Amino acid sequence: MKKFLDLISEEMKQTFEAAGYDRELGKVTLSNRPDLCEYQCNGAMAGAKLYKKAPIMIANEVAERLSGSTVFSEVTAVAPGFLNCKVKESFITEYLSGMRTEDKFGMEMPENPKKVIIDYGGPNVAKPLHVGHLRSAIIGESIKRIVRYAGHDIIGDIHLGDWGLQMGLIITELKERQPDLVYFDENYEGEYPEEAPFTIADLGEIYPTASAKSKEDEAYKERALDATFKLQSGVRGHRALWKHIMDISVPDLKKNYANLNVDFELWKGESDVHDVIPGMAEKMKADGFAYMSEGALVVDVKEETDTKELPPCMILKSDGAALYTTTDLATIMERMKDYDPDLMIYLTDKRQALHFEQVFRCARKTKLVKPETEMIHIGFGTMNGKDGKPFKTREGGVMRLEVLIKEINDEMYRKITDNRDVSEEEARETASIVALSAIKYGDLSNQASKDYIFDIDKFTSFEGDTGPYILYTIVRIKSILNKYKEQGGSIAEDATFGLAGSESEKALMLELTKFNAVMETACAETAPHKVCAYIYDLANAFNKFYHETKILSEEDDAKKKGYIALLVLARDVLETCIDLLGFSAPERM
RNA sequence: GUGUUCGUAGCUCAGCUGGAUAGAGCAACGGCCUUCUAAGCCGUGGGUCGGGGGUUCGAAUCCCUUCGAGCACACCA
Repeated sequence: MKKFLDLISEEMKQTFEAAGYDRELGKVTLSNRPDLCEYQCNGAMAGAKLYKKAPIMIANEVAERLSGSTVFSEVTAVAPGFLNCKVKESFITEYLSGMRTEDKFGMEMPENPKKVIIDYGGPNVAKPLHVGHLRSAIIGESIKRIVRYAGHDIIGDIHLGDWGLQMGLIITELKERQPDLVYFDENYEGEYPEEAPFTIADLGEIYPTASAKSKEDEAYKERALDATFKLQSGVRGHRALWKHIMDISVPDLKKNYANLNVDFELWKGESDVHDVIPGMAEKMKADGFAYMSEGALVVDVKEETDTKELPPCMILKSDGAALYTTTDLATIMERMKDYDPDLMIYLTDKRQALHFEQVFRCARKTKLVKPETEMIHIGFGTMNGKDGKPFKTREGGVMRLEVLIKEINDEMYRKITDNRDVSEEEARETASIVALSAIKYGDLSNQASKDYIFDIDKFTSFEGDTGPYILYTIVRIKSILNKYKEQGGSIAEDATFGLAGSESEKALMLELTKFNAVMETACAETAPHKVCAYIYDLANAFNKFYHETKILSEEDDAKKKGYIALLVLARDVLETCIDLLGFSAPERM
């Protein structure tokens, strides 16, 4: 199905053409004066100069020709040359009926679906997830779902940080604490124990300690760098410890991401490309791209047209160790080999923008990718506290994700048990569903690239433009539909769209017709916040309609069936959208 | 210093491929629950869209300039 706006634009364009004007002038947009009209066309003003004619004259001509239109019920020309339009009720009804019967509400699928890899999440193993990991997970998951819904073939890769200095730090700290462990005995040749000499809780504490020490103690940092190098160069004991860290961390990460309703098709990490790095570096050298500079192997990525200074892209450090850039490049190489994607999306903190620019340029220059392979970096903003500075707990530490989620869950639980009489079990379950919607919607409704104020009070208040408001709307609809069934109605058989009988009903219908256009834009611009804005408008339109309309007590049977059809479509659209945002609605709340 | 992102209501943000009177939410104030869930609905107040130029019939939106803020700039990730 074509987009609603395209259909009515087509009608307008044909009229412009028939009147002897350029058909492109007939582009119709949403009205920005809803008090005057539903849609508007500004083509007459744009065409005034071209045809040396007063815009109002052109507008009048077009309006007159549209008097018998099957699409518009009313088109009026208004000074200086606006064309104000209202759409025929029958045209809307027809469109909604199509949405209800067709797959994905009639959204058109791309002729050439793209193969896409999205790289998000990016947690470091052995470090507990904290609020900073939320954005990448939430935004990435949503983009993945939106792109997939729009008909592309997309897979998500968590891209674990499992190979860098943080591993060296952990190993070093372990050595400080337990120097006698067999892993540190260079002469040891036997099998290492199956059981790790630490727990997940130990790891959560070891890393911050080690990280702090390395910042103050140069010698300590040297040892950590050395440990990193030893790990990467394959020292047995170090590798064995690394495996323990992975075996303990990964299941814990899986559990945490599952709680967020986030899942990855691929659980690859930096370590997965370790073996291909030497070959890649050699090839870059052999092809004449990479050269030694100050002891390090680098590739120049500066271009003639650059106005800024762009440092060369470092492939290997002067001690021969790989770094972030190296593993990213090697990962690109492997992805090309394994998947040959049309597009690779990276989702990280926006402070890494320069890094990705270097990596992308280097990948192109060294022909790791095909000329037509697209690579984009989506940089999201920092989560700040109310004071506008990076978010910290009251005590000044980083807030662990689990703690945050628990706080919001508890507040939701309190609210639910205050409001209604429900079982403990149901209240807990509902609380976690609603809490997740609050967290995710709170994040996704902001533009990804902007810093955003992470305000716990705001998340737990959930009035107005929030996830719980959206869920509440869905629950209301479900509740009515359930009552309808209880009263003996059959939704599948009865739901039949009628003509809009009120302003608020028509407004709701028109809001529903926007669905495929919104999804298309959200996909093209990788912008989940547009989905949020849409469902907020849709929920508003529904709530207004709901308030003014008695649905179940409606006497006119045809009208009532029309309401049911509208409710079903509204519910389905809303639930589809929140699924694309990565959360779901309960049955009651 | 170079680059980059941004500056819209008291606060948090939409709107930015130019269109009519710049929109929401929160906070403040005032209405609406014997009737399908009040986590809701309706209303009031609140803005020279950082400042100044320019392009245009028309600018929050495009261009220039200026002020202010954040962030990044090869051996961390």
